[in-house]
Amino acid sequence: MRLLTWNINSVRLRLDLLTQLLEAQKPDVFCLQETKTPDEFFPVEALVAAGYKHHHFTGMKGYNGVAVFSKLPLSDPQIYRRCGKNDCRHISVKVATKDKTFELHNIYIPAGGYEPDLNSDKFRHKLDFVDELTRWFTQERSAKSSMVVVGDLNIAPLDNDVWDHKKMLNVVSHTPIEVEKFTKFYRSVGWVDGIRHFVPEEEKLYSWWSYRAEDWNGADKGRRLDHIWVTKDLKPALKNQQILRAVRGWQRPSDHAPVILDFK
DNA sequence: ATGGTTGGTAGCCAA
Repeated sequence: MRLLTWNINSVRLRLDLLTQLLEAQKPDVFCLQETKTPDEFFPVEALVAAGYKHHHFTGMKGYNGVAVFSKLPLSDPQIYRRCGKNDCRHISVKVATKDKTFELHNIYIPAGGYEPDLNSDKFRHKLDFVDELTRWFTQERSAKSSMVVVGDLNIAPLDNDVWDHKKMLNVVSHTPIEVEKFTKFYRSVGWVDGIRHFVPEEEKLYSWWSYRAEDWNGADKGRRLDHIWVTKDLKPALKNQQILRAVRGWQRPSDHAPVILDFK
């Protein structure tokens, strides 16, 4: 089974890139973040025509929005409103594979603004969002098995998840307090990092490159903001990972690369 | 220390 996640940064603007990506990679299930559209304008038909007849999504005007599309049957969709807001940032479904069913969580953690300051509303929202996820998974999901978390978690936790650890210590996405809270979330139900499972921590690994770089590929000042985690029972099923860096170089790209995890 | 880009929307916000 192939699972793909991508912060698409507007599903309507990049529908053609998405269908090309699906054609090339043929995931069984894919998750999108930052769809940036109310549900009534979501381009469902093109994706159903591409073979993904099972789908659930929640969006809003202008920003946020998460979606799950699948060739495999989906059930029990849940939409979570977090931190007392109406943001569309967390959706879950159950995915039925031939052998077993697993619970898939598609999450878009707030970016957190520019100032890594606890008095900043945006930074506070980001930290509170991670705390709420930690609390929720600990209290509501600690006894569950066979779960997968995917999404734009907007935090690069390891030194080699950013281009320069020291220079990034005061940059939102890699500050010690974010990494601390991220790590608590990671430990909440004993997740396994499905990407780092295949790539040693000593190796640089990124999934996002800023639009502002003059030469994103040459400068390569990336961050690993997009993640796929699995519960321990699924660890033996992990087969292969890919971060599709080339997609970042397509015409009118998202600033995030798609991330793939293959399961046996 | 600063500004650099993009998308959605509407005269700027979020990333």
